[in-house]
Amino acid sequence: MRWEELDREPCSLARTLSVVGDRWTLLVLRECFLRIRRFEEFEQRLGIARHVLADRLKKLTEAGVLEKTPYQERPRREEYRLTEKGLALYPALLALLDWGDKFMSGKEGPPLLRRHKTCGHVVHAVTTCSECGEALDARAMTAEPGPGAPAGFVLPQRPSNKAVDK
Amino acid sequence: MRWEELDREPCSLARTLSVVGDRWTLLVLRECFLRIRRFEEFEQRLGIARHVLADRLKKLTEAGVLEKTPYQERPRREEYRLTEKGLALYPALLALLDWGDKFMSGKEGPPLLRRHKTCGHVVHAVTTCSECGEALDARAMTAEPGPGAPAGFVLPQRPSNKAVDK
DNA sequence: CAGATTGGGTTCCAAAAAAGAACTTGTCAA
DNA sequence: TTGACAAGTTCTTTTTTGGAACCCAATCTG
Repeated sequence: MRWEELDREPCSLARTLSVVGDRWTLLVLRECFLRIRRFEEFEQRLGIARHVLADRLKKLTEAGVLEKTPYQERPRREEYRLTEKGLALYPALLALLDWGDKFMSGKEGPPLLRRHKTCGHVVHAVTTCSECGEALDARAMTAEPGPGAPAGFVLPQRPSNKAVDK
Repeated sequence: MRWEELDREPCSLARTLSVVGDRWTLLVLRECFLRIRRFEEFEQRLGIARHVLADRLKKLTEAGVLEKTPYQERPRREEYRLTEKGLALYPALLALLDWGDKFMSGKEGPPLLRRHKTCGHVVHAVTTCSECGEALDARAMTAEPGPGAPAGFVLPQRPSNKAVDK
């Protein structure tokens, strides 16, 4: 499978990755959530090659995740801001961040903490069920074809092997 | 910045991406959550080049996200299974998936639905605050240096520009 | 018992993407 | 008239992928 075909896959993860799934895009978005908005700032903070940055900003803008708005005319200068669609990526970034805090921080602990303005506490994310409100975990979930599934779509069956299934 | 330096960045997102942030790894993990466990199955379902797959499985195993266990001797055959550390990535995958369901599904709707065994409903994830339980959104959060922050670490200040801030 | 098959890889070459540095463009200020 | 600034673009070199072929040990198959 080639990268440009990813957005046509019948899978919402693949489609999301067709927008944010390359080496740099999520780091660019991290900067956006820290309110970085200008080309030079992204470049300096990330140490990304300028043409790669230009390409990513263009693709994110075309995807409707960022929007380019002028902050001055003469000479015209533009900045990149998150749209609602971009802001909606926050839970995904937060989930990746929390995993890093938990599994990739050394004994020093996480480099950054996040405070919830609403309640005033330092917090992390808890992924809960939209229907019953309980915390979700992988073992309590099953997948099934949805309305957008292609005809004849079959989910893999749980393998009937005799593996060491302690 | 080169890719191998990513795991030393003082940022949990960068560190997480040093494990799952390349073109293929999250798709491999999607298969793992669908209980795909064998080399040939990954290859056939993903259409990934074999040596890239071998490399990704090795790296995920070294990172402690997957573990390689024999499912038969003579001839010895092994399969890859998610560890607890790997299962802990579920909220992140789910958040990316939900974003795709919401923004990347056409009018047909999402290709896959997820059912919560505990409550029996088709559900999506709601990211909530670990302290107050309210749903989290980007605008209600602020970042601050944590215990693992490098000395002299400064967060970017909100830019004091005169941008069109409707 | 020779030959094909299966699972899980490795090797090789060509194509695509990223790194790094230099060059461009429009505008203003000294 | 020269320099600086912001935001790119162009060029060359290195890394990563994609695609196909090959390897190998241990069964099946005839």
